[in-house]
Amino acid sequence: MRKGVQTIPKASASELNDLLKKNQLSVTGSRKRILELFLVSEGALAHADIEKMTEEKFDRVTVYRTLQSFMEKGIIHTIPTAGNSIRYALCKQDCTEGHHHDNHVHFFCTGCQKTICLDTVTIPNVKLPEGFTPTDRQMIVSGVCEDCR
Amino acid sequence: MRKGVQTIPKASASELNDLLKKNQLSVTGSRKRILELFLVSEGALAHADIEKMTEEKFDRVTVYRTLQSFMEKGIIHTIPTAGNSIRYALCKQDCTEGHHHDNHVHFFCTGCQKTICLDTVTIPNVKLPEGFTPTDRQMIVSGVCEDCR
DNA sequence: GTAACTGCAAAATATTTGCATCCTT
DNA sequence: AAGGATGCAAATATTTTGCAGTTAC
Repeated sequence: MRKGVQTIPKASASELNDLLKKNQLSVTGSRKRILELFLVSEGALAHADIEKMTEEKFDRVTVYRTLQSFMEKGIIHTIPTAGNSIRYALCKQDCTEGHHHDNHVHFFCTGCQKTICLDTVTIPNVKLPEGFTPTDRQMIVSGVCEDCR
Repeated sequence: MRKGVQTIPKASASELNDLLKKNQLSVTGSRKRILELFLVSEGALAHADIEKMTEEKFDRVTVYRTLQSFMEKGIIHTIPTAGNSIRYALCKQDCTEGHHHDNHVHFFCTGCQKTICLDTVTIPNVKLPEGFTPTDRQMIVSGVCEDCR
């Protein structure tokens, strides 16, 4: 059985704690809650998603600032989208402050509208025209996920 | 020599005209001007870019509506970005209303901040996990373009 | 106790909508 | 002439900033 939006497993308190401390962030309620959302949801989250999921408990501004802190520490990264809503996802690899290694494919489901990190699918290399020097690659595949067939 | 931002070649008036008519859009000043921007700039344009390049000649709202019309007719398409600014680019292939075939790689230059369509570079196929059905692929490579080396 | 985090208010920015006028066909 | 496109005003929505009160360490 797979995790759906309904079945929200809980992340252990110590796990949240450790992850925050490891990144030199003080452990606060909003940070724990928002970090937990990332840990338990397999998909990427937009600012709006987080606001909905936290049931108005936090100030909108706190969410903005928390996401920014997580970004700076390399806990989360942004995922390119075609629309104008930034989506964030947990960095699974060895992201360090300022430098991300996020070389897996992202899948956007046109059914449930979720963005899922396909950690097992590596972005293939491409040969660029003369003169272009690549430093980073992103790939988004859209379609229908296993839940929405 | 390559086209820079300075060297803006002109698109022929009849070309603009034909392209608009072919898509059942009435030929107006703002549409011609904005379509020309797409034709002469090799990169993708964000709403803000267009406002800057048109020197305040058009109302902000007109730009929004023009881009929306172009999208609906399949003249332009959006390009995924990590930030919260939608970028648009001309559809070079046989895009039809509602369905786009845009299977080339996009290059984002961290130097000049431009997004360039690499029409000659096709997005490679990837093998997805069981259960995922792909319908569309997007790939963005960032790095340094030939002008910014 | 101190530095950092949060919430509120407000500013700045971005996007959408309604409507009267003007332009294209 | 008719339908659609534009510009203006204004309504919404989104993001950022300042500051005072609160919390983590």
